[in-house]
Amino acid sequence: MELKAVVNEKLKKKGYKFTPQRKAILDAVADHKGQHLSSEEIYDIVRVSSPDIGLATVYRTVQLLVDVDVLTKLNLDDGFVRYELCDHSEDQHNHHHLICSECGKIIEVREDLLDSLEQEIEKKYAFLIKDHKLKFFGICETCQKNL
Amino acid sequence: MELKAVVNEKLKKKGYKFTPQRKAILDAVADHKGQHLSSEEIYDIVRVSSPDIGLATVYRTVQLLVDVDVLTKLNLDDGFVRYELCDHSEDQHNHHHLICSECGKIIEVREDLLDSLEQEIEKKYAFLIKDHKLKFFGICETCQKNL
DNA sequence: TTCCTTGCAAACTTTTTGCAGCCTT
DNA sequence: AAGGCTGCAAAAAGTTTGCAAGGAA
Repeated sequence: MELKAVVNEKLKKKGYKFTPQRKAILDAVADHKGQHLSSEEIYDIVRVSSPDIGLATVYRTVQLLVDVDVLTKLNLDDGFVRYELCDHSEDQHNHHHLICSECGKIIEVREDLLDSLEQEIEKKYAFLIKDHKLKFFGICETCQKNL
Repeated sequence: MELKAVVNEKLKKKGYKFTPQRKAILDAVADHKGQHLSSEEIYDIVRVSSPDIGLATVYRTVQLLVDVDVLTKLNLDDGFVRYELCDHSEDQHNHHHLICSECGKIIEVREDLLDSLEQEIEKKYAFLIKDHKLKFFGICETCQKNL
């Protein structure tokens, strides 16, 4: 499996171990792509196959996986910090989210499309951009029809 | 004062009162533009002139002011929800933030510059965009020089 | 052995809620 | 009088931490 090898290497490089608990947590996130899980939700998923895991371990592990650049945080203002796999495709930046204010659905936008804007900002503000987070709020196709 | 009149009207329209506490909280935010205050910070500011105010009132009021579209939330992943005045200029959308990962400084970007991207997304995803939040992470001018 | 890791429980922090009293209309 | 609003205290909710035991190198 590609992902596990990559994560293992990233952990090893910083002196961390790829323990069964950490594997299980990574699996939970990878198996639910596009679902933006909270720590509690990850906990519930992982507990099915690893009943002895502790909630604190989940909290510690997601933080660790953010530190080694495997997960990113996503804040939907619902009281939980949520996590998803980082994009590690050709373009280094993460994707965007469309958030429907009617039904709460979240749509992933894979395109980046911010390059020209970033260049403009880098020039004007002399700010070296490393990453960005972009959320759009609005109404999804389904909800538009039902209004 | 322009701002207070606008807020008063927005509150009245929804049946809320513009009480002295709410005025004081609005003042605190308006007097610290560009500072992205947390509820605790607003509380500390307001307490100077209104020592009897309660922290719960601050929490309730900022939420109320978000509801009537006077404040917006800003999440910097530092454990607090922060607030700032909404933009109510000609373009309806809020500004962007540049966040320096070295010194933590936050720079406001007043330009929107997302129109063409929004149009592209609206067409491609049939998603009706109402607002957005965009944060850039990177290194500010000063910190670039000191590296 | 060494030191990272874990589960548990307790602690912590931010935010919310219940309630009695107050204020404004 | 009616109903929103407030301060206080307690509670809630998410997250972090201390610690002793466990486990891989």
